[in-house]
Amino acid sequence: MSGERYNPRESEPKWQKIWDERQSFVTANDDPREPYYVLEMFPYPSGRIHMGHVRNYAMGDVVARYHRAKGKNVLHPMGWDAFGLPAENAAIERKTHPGTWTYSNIEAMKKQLKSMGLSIDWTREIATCSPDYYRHQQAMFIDMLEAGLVTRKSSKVNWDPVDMTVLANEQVIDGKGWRSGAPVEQRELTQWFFKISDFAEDLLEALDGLTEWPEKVRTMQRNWIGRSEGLRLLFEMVPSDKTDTASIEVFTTRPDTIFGASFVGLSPDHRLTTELAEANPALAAFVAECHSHGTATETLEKAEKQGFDTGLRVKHPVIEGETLPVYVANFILMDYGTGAIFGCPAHDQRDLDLARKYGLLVKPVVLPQGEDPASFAVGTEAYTDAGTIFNSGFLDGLSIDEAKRQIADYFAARAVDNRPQGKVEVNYRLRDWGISRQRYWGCPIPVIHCEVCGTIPVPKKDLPVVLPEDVSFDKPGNALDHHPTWKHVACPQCGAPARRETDTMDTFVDSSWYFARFTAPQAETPTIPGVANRWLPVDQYIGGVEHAILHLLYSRFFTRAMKATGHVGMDEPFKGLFTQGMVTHETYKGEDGAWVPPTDVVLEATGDARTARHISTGAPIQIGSVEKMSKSKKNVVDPDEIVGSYGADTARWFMLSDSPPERDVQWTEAGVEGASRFQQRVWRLVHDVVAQGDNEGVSTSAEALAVRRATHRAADGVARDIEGLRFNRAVAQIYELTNALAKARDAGAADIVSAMREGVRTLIQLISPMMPHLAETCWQVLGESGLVADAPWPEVDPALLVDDEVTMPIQINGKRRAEIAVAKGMAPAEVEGRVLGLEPVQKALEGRTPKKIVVVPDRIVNIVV
RNA sequence: GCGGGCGUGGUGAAACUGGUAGACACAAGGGACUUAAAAUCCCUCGGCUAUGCCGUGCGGGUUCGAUUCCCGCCGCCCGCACCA
Repeated sequence: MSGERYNPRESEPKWQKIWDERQSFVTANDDPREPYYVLEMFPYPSGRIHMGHVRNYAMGDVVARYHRAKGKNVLHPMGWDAFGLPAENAAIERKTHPGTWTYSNIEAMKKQLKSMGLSIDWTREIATCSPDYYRHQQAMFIDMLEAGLVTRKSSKVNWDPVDMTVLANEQVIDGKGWRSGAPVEQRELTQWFFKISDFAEDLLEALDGLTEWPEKVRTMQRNWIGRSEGLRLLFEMVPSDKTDTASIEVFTTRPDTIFGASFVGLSPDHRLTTELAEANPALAAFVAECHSHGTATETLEKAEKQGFDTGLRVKHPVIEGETLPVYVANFILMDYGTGAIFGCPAHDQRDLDLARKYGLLVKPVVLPQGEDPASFAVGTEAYTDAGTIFNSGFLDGLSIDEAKRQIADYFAARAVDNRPQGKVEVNYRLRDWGISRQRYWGCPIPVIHCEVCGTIPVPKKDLPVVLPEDVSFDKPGNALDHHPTWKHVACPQCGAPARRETDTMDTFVDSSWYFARFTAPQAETPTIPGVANRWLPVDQYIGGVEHAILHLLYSRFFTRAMKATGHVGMDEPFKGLFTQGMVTHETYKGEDGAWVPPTDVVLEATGDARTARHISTGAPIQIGSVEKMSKSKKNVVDPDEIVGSYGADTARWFMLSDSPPERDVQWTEAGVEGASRFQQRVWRLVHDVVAQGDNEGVSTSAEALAVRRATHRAADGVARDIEGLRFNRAVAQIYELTNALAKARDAGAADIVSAMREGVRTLIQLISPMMPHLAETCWQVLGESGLVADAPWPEVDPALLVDDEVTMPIQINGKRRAEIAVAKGMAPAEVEGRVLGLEPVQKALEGRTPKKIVVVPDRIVNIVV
């Protein structure tokens, strides 16, 4: 028997079938055990899984299987993020319906995922493109609309000219569409928005409570929300025949520098700018110039500060009799603050650049410590650090913070335009989430536009608003809008002919609540609040860091919106978040400079030198850098091929070994071979131990005790490491136990049989979350009843975790010179006495008298001479 | 520019609250078994001018003791980037 080899190709489908038949991983909502919800980010059904999926789902499965073994009622579902543009592109290319393409991809990927042996409750599977799913999304949209969480407004939007759709700010990266990579244009469109900015403060503050999230993600969200505290301040206009505008409102975070103000700046998109430009062709040309640069170029940073003097002047708010020029400047954003600023060149680099260019006043009002107020001057670099206010009348001598407080009070008490001149205000960078997309393959926005009644929600009894099946993608743009009849509908209020909204929702809406739908995937309502509240928040969510802002911030908002509309009872969707690293691979290039896939490369190593040549031509191949697996660099490894040749367990094991899960892992052929070898070692070890028979008696020999200690230490350590998601260390501990057991087996002491039995049984249990198929097979070989998937996690005997003797290193002046074995917990004085008598210590001391002896019980002795 | 993270053998990495640096694995080298190979097993594996000395990016500091804490550099990665 042990001469044979373990055959995963035969074993793995067998166990998958058995788990299926026994419904081993189907979760009941009314199970009384403690609930535990583990979720990996659901995939887009592109058609094939990749190694990143294998790593992600292997990690989640370890967590799920471990908590099952710990007696929890584990929810571990899977679904499909199934709406989105690729399906429409495929429809155009293949002349198929997006749904046909999507569902066949789902079938293919589901088969692949099943071949991984994941402990998923497939009865809860959902696809966001199914009317069974999106009807509830439409119902919630209406609830949120009625609760005032949704708004429709006209605004400048990011328009992707390739995808012919609108993008949210979060989806524009370096001025380009996140999917198409095309330079984004600005267009004015009427859009539906979720009012995420209403939650800005809460979303920001609640980040502090997400202690099981990576600090990095929390920081990114903090920056994205971008809170800044400042003052809204009115500048009174010096009357002019150019405009009737009586004042300009600016936003500033540095009101303490008001005495250093030398101009007021307007955004090219400011209402006053637009008004003035109508009568001023030169200004209109300047604005047009700003726009031409504004969006297309990524070199905004380098763009020179440019201004246009409007000729208008405003009164200096604190210096009697002085006035300031009003400039339009290219660097002032319309959609932050009020679209207008006051410039204090001495203490703001952008203002300084403008001031130097147009010869405006540069007056320092913050004095750095140690500088002389008479001689301190600002050259080409603005001073933005701490200091004492000077040159500032009644603010002189104050700190920046104190000056901010006093000037805010000062302006609050004065009036301009019958309003307080100044008002403390908090601003956020976060803007409302525009969700309208001019696409067919998305969730229809359930509203009807009636010329009489206006824009009204579709009555809930008429939901879902289903996408029409008979669509054509012959024309670019929105196929839903092009459909001959779909949008024509009677107004549900007055019955007059009306028009359906033809925009669909951003697919990030779909993924903002799927985790809640999993808790009751067949419910007639979006959620069953009692059930959802029992499962949520997700205990452990695992996915890629690329979703740190978009998906995770939207989901946090949506959960709050669902709470406000009574669908769930909590604010936060994900209690624990883990972001795993990417899967990388070496790259290879042929002599012609073309990328060569790893399957065509033969690697050779002699000593430190590694060379490569082509598998069929034998031509030399250049070994390139290690990169994220990508089709363009041809350095992808197909999970199907790995599972087909080595088995799922090997792939899973390798994905979990070696590299810490949050870091990138490099896929190597050698690493896979190693994982596969280990699989065979375990299989042999189990058979060998079984061949030794079993005796019930517990031996107290030192050898048996050593085996039992190794076993219990591993069981304890692996549990801790899995709980801390340190899979690479859990793997190392399993190796250690395996080595210890193999050694004991080879030593062949007769009275350790039962200890060995316990050892391998425990080993199999420790392995089972990572290599579940091998574990089931070995479990059977061991003659255990039932499935290891149903077996409880091994009990750890705390008495076996502690040694009664410890080896303490002895240092002399911090350098290790000797060691001593003493009883655990020995008093420092006694240790000291023993140590000084040791021969190597005496020798190292060379007759010197110790100045001081530090004894840290059970750890170390340090003798200072 | 701002924010965050990371620098440890040939490689991926361990090292708990400051306490024996390199666990575990990969690669490499040597050996056993074999007609031979594969598989398997055993040994070596940070460096050096080796009874000892040096060594966790570099330079300082705190400490009996620093990969770990503090200060200053250097390098790499990620995120944000005219946000007033």
